[in-house]
Amino acid sequence: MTRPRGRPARGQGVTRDAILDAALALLDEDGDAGLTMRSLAARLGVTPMSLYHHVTDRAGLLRALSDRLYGDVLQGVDEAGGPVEGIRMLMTRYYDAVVMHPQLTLAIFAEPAAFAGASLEITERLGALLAAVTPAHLVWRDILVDHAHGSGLALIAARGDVARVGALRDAYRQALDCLLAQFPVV
Amino acid sequence: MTRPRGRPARGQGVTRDAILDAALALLDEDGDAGLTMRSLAARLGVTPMSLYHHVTDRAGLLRALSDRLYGDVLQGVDEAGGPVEGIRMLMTRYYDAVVMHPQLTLAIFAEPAAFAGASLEITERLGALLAAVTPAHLVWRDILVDHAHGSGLALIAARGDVARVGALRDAYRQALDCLLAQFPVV
DNA sequence: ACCTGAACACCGTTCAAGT
DNA sequence: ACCTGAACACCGTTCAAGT
Repeated sequence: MTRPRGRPARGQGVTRDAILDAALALLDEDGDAGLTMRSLAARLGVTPMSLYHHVTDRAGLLRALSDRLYGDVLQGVDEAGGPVEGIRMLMTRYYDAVVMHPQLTLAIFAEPAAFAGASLEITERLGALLAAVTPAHLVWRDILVDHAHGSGLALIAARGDVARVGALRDAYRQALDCLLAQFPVV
Repeated sequence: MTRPRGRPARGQGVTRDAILDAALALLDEDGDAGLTMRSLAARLGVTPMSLYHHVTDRAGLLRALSDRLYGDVLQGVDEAGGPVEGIRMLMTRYYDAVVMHPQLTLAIFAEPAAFAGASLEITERLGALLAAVTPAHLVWRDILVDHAHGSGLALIAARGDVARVGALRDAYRQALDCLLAQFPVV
């Protein structure tokens, strides 16, 4: 378990990806309090200080996790079915990302810098889609984004309970239908 | 600054209310990280350990703060103007509570026990009001509550910037109008 | 009842020393 | 470049001792 003092053999060191994976697992298991630089290092069989060679900070760690989770939400969102269907796809994919790791989402809220980066792109795309169906596209953009965030955080209270998570997810989709019913199908 | 070792003279000790006030101030200034039992004690000119005579825990402290903030949201909500106006009043008061201390709201999300207590009453009342205007009252209850939470958290990114907070507040009211326009004015 | 002081088991992060 | 070990300035909380 104890490693030699110097530079590890090629391929024996910790990867940045391995760090991110382990960090996300800790966050999912025990929330923000469960993810400490020390617990993370322990899980990787490494000294806490070695993490700082791959990550700037705890804040930088959260930012990297956020980028990885939200980075490809926009992938696969197309407008083939019209703008309303595009919006539905986008919001569903966004919510699904939150569902996968609500604890990460919560942690990111406390780290505004991490949050802003990943969500900017998503927000802009959503605004563009909404502009095609309503003049009040900015208001509706905020409604949809805020609703997704609020719904995502509701998942934290349902920690681990698979049935409740499923019910909340259904409720989200239903709410989304309800909201999108405002707009004419173009 | 240094106090005597024994029981303080009557009226010289720290009050539970003084503790809660100082804790809220710290939370507003520097967020969750700014509120430590030690910084709180320092601000009150007291040893950290003396706090435990008035509060069970750090968690208990947050719960008490939550009860105080959300405890009287329902006060002054009447149905004189019909159910839709009642809903508008309730949601506005709820959002205003979040606006006053978004950092507390965020901290509470991480402490599900604290959250549940205060919000249960509010959620129930909202559901009852909605039942008068739509059969889908449970769906709409979740939409409105989640939207309020998401909007409240958006305030954290606008930290301190009074103009932005004002703009977000206006956006919330506009969104609420937009959402409530669904329902017939009874 | 209500405070202090010392202590325990934690944190994140820096810095110098190793290979 | 990438790891270790020791150290610094923090945490929350417990426990015994004071009045």
